[in-house]
Amino acid sequence: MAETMPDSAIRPRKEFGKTIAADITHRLREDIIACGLAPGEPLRFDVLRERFGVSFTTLREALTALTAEGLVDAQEQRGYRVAPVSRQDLVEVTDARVLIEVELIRRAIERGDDDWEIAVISTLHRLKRIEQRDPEHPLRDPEWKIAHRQFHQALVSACGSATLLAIRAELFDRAERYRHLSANFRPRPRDKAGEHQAIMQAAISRKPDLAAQLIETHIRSTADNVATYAAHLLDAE
Amino acid sequence: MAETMPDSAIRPRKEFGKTIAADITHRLREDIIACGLAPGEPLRFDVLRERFGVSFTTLREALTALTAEGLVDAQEQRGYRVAPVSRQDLVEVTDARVLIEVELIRRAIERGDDDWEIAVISTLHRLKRIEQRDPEHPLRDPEWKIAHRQFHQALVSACGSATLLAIRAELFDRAERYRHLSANFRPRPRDKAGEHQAIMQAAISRKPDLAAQLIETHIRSTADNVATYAAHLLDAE
DNA sequence: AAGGATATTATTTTCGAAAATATGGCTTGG
DNA sequence: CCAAGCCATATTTTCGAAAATAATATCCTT
Repeated sequence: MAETMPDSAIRPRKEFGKTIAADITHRLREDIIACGLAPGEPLRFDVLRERFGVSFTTLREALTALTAEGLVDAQEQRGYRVAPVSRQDLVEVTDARVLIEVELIRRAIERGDDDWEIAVISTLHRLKRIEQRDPEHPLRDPEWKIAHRQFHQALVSACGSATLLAIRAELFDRAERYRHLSANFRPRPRDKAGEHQAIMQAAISRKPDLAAQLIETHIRSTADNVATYAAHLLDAE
Repeated sequence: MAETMPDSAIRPRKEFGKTIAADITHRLREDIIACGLAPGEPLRFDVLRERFGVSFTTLREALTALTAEGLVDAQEQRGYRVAPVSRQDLVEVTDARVLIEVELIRRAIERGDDDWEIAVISTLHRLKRIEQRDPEHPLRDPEWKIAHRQFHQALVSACGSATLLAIRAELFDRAERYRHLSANFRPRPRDKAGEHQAIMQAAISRKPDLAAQLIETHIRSTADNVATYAAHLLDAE
């Protein structure tokens, strides 16, 4: 059993104007992505009720939402568990991300306006500043995670399709869980800063083919890294 | 024990081994896709409770799941409503479907084995038989709907990615709602039988480019049709 | 009358108890 | 000793009441 208390346990009960269920969904999602709740781990109501201080109903709603996102696995009449990880799933997620993200970066480059350029540049800037501060274990730093997510989000934000952006966001979360999984075993992060910089420049200078190729390499090499350093976890399941 | 019950029969409270919530989710989904619950219509708990004979909790779980599928729109603290329709949304769904389905048919053609070919042929066969029986209003016929869905599902089933198949299925449902929306105003269905036949043959004879092109045309022309004949509904919202 | 605060009603959201279902151990017959 | 059925326990699933919140009506004050 994991005795360590998750980050989410010390937050205020809920954010303003939001339902408790939405808040719990968010906190559970973060815990699963960060592997505070391990892949395959059973999610028992008693335990979660204790941990989050909410009722069955509210938990059930959160678990239902996360099941739809592919982060939780529902076994009818036998409860929920954190979605298991597997080599196959990693391949599928990577594959789907490449398909969609490559298309979206092309569309964003075609349609992006001044605000888009500013968003791309400024989110990258913030990301680099955070990396300078603590270059060793970026995934451990919640701020880095947020900044990293926001940079990639900004890149495709001008694609014009809320539908595809929602799908992309889901796949990004699923991939991020795998990155966390391997983070503890990876000797040193590779040069992501350079890759991000190159992607930004390709995007801003409106080179769709180059940007697409860089994004694909970025996604695939990250996944390869995960597959290498989390191999023991992927084969165990 | 687990006998399969025909839809026409009085439904048991729930299917064997499934939760009531899963059953209600399914029934609500069908109602929304078939526009028995109109786009934008508020989904009040009292009304739904009456209609389905279940409790708040169960309904809430179903609505949460459908929100994630894009068929229901959640307004925090102000309840749920059937997801509105719009020209923009129709374009996005069509667009996303083309992107994904074209890729999946290519993969299926590359990877499909004998069982896949048999599934494609037999599902098309059933579809054609049903069309012969009642060629006028196919969408009105629940059997046609199921057979149509199963044929398109079979076509891509061998793609090898459960992840992308799940996304595809969601988009298919969202598109089907738009087809229903226009069905009442469309003078006569166009020659879908011929299109399906051509797609099947391109797939079975392993012509990925041709199959991809036919699928894209199939999806886009259906959407154009919807946009034309449901124009008044799309602009009203 | 108009504007704004307040009370009333409608509706959603959350809760914990109760029912339903699965799990694991125990017994019994072969 | 093994398998199959049965009981006790653990856990999930469902329910309707109660709390929280939004929407609407009412009543002051100017």
